[in-house]
Amino acid sequence: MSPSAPPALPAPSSTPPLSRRDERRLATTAEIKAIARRQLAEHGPGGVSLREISREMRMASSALYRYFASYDELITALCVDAYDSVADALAAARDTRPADDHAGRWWQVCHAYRRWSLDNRPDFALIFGTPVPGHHAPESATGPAAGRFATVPFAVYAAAVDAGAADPDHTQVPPSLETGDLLRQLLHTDTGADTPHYPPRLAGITLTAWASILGFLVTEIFGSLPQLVTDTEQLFRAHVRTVMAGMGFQPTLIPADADCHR
Amino acid sequence: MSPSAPPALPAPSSTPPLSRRDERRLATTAEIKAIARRQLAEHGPGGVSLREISREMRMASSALYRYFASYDELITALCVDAYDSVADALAAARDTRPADDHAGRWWQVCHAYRRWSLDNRPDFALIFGTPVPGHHAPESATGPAAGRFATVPFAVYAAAVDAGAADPDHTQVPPSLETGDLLRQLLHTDTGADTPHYPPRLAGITLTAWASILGFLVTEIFGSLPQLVTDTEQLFRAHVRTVMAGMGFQPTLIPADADCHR
DNA sequence: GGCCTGTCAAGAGCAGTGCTCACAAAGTTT
DNA sequence: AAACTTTGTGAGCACTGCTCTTGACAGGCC
Repeated sequence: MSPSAPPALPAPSSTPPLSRRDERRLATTAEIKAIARRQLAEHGPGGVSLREISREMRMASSALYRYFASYDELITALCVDAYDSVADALAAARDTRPADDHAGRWWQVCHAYRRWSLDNRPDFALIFGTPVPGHHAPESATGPAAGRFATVPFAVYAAAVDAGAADPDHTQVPPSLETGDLLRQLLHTDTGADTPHYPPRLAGITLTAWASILGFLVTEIFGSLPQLVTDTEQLFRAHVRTVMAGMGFQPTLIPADADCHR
Repeated sequence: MSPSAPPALPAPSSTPPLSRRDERRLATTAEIKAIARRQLAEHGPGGVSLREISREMRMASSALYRYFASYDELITALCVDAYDSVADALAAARDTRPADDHAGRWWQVCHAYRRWSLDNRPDFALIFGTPVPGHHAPESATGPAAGRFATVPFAVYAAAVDAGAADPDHTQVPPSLETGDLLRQLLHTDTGADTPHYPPRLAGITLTAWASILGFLVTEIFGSLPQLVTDTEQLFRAHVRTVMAGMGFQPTLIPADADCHR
């Protein structure tokens, strides 16, 4: 009942010698997050209650503060997990296709994005809706995970352009674009050789394309798209094709609606 | 300080004879909403407090329940106002261009959409983010206003297709599409002669296009677009052009980036 | 062994919330 | 002027996140 399992932990890195106490601590921390996630799914955003969690775990409410300094910190942790989870899903989908099938990779990433969003609605709402009482998670914590998430589509498109599968000149985005601080930082502290040469123009193209995809998901999940068009799956495929055309992908590489049995 | 003024009231319709009491009632109702809107802007979604409102108005908190049966009902009222407000903005922008300048009308509507969203961030968050503690406003109340909002882009595109300014065949959306209940209902109880013949395919095209625009706004307002690209205005123009191309607008009608001094 | 230190948990309590109810003070209608 | 309807009051309930003090237990030191 909790499809958004806590994603691959940052890996035990170096020292496995976990003392018995540290182990229990990790366990209860995970349990708290699991219950919180369930509450999120059942009662919607804002429906997470520390006291209710403590009641469910038969603990004093004050004990929770040994694990999370505040309500916001709990929510932030959930956000980070959600970003990690979606980033994993996107990366996995990307690797479904060989490295030289750029259009296929983009296609898969987009569909994985949608699948994850539909399967993990609470997490989707957490990240892309206004999260909870107002406070958005601080970028300091959520930044790295979000970066990992954003990097995937960027890298895929950059590789496609590099290989000639997509042409930025067949695009409405002008060649020169002023880039912000975050982008520069994101491209420098990147996953090394993943992103080759990356002019701002590509960032603009990817950004608008990615925004279009997100818009569809928001409309489908928060909005009333399902009540307007029943076969949202088909419409999404059309949407992705439109977006790919707008990104300058070669028309022959864009999959027709026929061969979409995966 | 309250840019999202309560939009044009439904008009006094017939009987102006408002008793002194009814007048005061309307006034206080409006005052409550105004303060709530301000709290929304200052403390974010979820930052609206009935008790704080009552304190500010020097009333007992229980008195507010004479005007709004619950917290949710207040929020719902704010949602409806927001929908009305954005619908007005879109309609006004549409009428900026003559009825036969279909591309110009779409262009204007998109930019008015963005302007309104940037100028009324709290309202934007209310409608398109997960609103507050979880409860989305009931469609029964928000439906008509939302319909008025959605109708504008639909009608503009339908007229464009009718006049040959846009061709659905130059589109990735398949000719046949299963439509849902809401769409049928929306097209029947429409603004009369505004929407001519309206096959589901056009709905699909408009829907995906509109979703793309929304996605950009979400990324700009909730996301970190401004930190990635500084000249978001220029990028938005490119985005709208991409979307218009994807809708099958004739390339010659899509404005170049040069003549975008309005 | 004994001891000290850091961790975990409990319970009372504070300030705040939305909401309900019985009751009093206005305003409107008959 | 009486009868009625609408507003406003204040106390109170159940709930929230959060803080503080207090007591128990486990780990590593001499």
